[in-house]
Amino acid sequence: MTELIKKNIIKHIALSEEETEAFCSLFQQKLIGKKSFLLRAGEICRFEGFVNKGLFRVYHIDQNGFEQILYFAAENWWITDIDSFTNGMPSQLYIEAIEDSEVLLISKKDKEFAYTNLPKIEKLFRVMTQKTHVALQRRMIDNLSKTADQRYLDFIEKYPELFQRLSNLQIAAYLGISHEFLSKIRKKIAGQK
Amino acid sequence: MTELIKKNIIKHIALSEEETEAFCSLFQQKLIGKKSFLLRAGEICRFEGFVNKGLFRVYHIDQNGFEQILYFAAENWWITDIDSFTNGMPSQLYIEAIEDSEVLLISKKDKEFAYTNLPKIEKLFRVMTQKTHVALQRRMIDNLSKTADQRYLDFIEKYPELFQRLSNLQIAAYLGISHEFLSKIRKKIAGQK
DNA sequence: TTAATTTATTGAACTTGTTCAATCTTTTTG
DNA sequence: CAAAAAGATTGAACAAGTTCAATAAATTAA
Repeated sequence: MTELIKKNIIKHIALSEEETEAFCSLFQQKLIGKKSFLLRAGEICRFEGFVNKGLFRVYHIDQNGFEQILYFAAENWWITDIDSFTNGMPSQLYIEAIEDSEVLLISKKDKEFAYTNLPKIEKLFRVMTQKTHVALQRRMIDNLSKTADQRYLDFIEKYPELFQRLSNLQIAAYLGISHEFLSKIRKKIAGQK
Repeated sequence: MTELIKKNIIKHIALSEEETEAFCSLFQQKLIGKKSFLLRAGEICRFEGFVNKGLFRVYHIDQNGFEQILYFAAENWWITDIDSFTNGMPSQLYIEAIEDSEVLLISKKDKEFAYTNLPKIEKLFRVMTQKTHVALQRRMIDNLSKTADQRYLDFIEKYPELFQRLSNLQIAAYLGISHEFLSKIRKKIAGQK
């Protein structure tokens, strides 16, 4: 059950077998069906999660009822609303399973416990937060500088396996365009080949 | 010289006077004139910096020669290219002083030293990275969901003091629009009052 | 204090992306 | 399997934002 998360951790930092085991024992498994929610806007996010199986989307719904997808999380990715989780504020985000999924969850209390008793865990989350920050920074630059066509092509190239598992509605919400326009982009690209 | 950074640190984590002093002694002051660069694309970012005085812009130049401003950093803000700094890769970013400025710089080696010898510093940077990540996540959502008019108004409301110190060229590059279009937005807004 | 440079404004033509409504295809569910 | 629901495509009219070129205003430098 915890092989994947163990591999994920030791990819980031050096940790002994005992430390890894101690940390992983703090997680609880949760099964979550397609279209079910791990978190809804308005709730306080009380967990940090690791996706063992399945696929999630993390999104926001704006005043006009439009979805913006912040990111997708498939196997081997972490999910949380870091804002709500760390500040104890109501979340602005929805975390929804796109496929039948399995996550490992750690509570805030147990995470604090880990920070105190397994000091290297502090480094683990610093390093992971840095990495996700770098990724978001790159996406921000791309969104500011690239056209929707290019962002779509980049997406396919960067996440080919994700691309297979997602509807165009979801990809459009991630790219920040209407699904009708995505449809037109797809047609244009198909014609070019 | 280090009053501001000390205040900044203790705002994030609890640290004794000695620890604070020990950490701050690792920084070196650097004066940097308006229009000078702290970092250029292609260089490896070997520092993390704290702005004591002045104002910087951190930006990327895309294939078409357009600037995208990732963020501004005035007094009390931290600056680095976290991607280049942590991974030792050539930077894609420019960090340029918009005003005559003063920064406190710490080298990678000294930061590693701090992580090892002052364990709480690990927490400091985890917490700070989390905060900047949350801010970027909010900006990402805003960029995906809001119109340029609204983003401009939000910017003025959120950073009124920064707004005073920046040219419209720079604000446009931050908002991700042409400065001509910003000019038209400004006209429209002025007419509404 | 000019001259030079940078910044800001404006208009016209254009491109990118949206909206809405209709139709078709695919997937899900009873 | 049939019916319903969700997803995908298309076209036409529209809105948002860009580009280019010209001009004006403000800063900077000699």
